[in-house]
Amino acid sequence: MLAARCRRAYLGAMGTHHHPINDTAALKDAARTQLIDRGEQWTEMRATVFEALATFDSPASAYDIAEEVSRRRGKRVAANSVYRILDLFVGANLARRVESANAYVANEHPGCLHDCIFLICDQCGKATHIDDDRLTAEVRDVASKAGFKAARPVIEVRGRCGECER
Amino acid sequence: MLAARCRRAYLGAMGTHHHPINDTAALKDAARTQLIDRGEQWTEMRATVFEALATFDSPASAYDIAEEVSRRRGKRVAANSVYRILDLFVGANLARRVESANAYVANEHPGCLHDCIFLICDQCGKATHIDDDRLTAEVRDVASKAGFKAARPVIEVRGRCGECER
DNA sequence: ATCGATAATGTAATGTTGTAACCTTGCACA
DNA sequence: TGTGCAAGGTTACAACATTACATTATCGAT
Ligand SMILES: [Zn+2]
Ligand SMILES: [Zn+2]
Ligand SMILES: [Zn+2]
Ligand SMILES: [Zn+2]
Repeated sequence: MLAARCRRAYLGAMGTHHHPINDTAALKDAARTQLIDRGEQWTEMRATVFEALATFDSPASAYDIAEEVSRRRGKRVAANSVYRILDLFVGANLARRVESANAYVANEHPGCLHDCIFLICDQCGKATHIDDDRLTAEVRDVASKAGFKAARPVIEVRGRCGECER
Repeated sequence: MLAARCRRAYLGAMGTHHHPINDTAALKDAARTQLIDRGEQWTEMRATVFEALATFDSPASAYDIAEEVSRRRGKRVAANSVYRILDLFVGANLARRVESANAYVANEHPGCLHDCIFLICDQCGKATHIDDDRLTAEVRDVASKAGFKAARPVIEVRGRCGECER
């Protein structure tokens, strides 16, 4: 069920796989298509929020994004408008929320659905996005065995990235 | 290294195990001992915060706890004082922070150290605490293979508990 | 093209969560 | 008795998030 829409081959026995990193323009276009396919509008505002989100190289807070969107539009955009759009994006799988950072990242491969694993560096703030369907399935399985109907696994690892560890 | 202080037998092949639920008094006593062993003081204030925390049946926010502590002490206790003590408790493994809920739970078995898995019900708010050392080790392993120095895995599953699912 | 319905965004206020700076108290120990 | 330190109090503020309601944009039907 999970990752049903992802047609790329798995690498190795672990269910781990990797996606090419689209440039921002291509990513934005994919996001636009994805949203329109869901019957939602792709407005200037939404495009700007997506661009702003995609240009951050670390998870960005709604307020960070509001500030960047304000800059790009040349007028004040309130946080609550950004929250609305981020909620929409998360629902449409265009963005992910990083719970342990109260922040958001653009989904690099909006067309496919995963339970994500984020590695967040406490030093530089950057988040590495990992997909490991076998592992996340096991997390769901553990929950299920406890009589729990898993809806959304939150798997994040706080620590130090390779760059900062050197 | 992990769970080195836990001497209870594992159940099954998965590394999953379970701990008896201490009553509040016994739990509080264990917490007191644990803190004192670390060279920290067990003050009235800390005892009250711990009791308050332990009596909530769902993860409680620092403000919830501050309110309860205020009630118990008959005078206003500021959230900020509660945060200090919660930080101390988390550091000493007497309490855990539930990241996806911005809330805290008492650690039911303060004497042993785990990466915890929480199942949090979106309906009733209750959190079930699971230990599965094999699974959490795999999460650490995935992080490590990505060149990441894992410090603190956050593994939480949002969904519906058995009670609410019926 | 115009209209009316609905979706999207703006505006303002407020609620919730978390931190910082500085002060007071009480105790240990010289 | 002084002096140092840890705990907690007080105040202020920063950061994150939601609510209610007003206004504007979009789109299909006429
Ligand atoms: Zn994929
Ligand atoms: Zn780093
Ligand atoms: Zn244990
Ligand atoms: Zn429930």
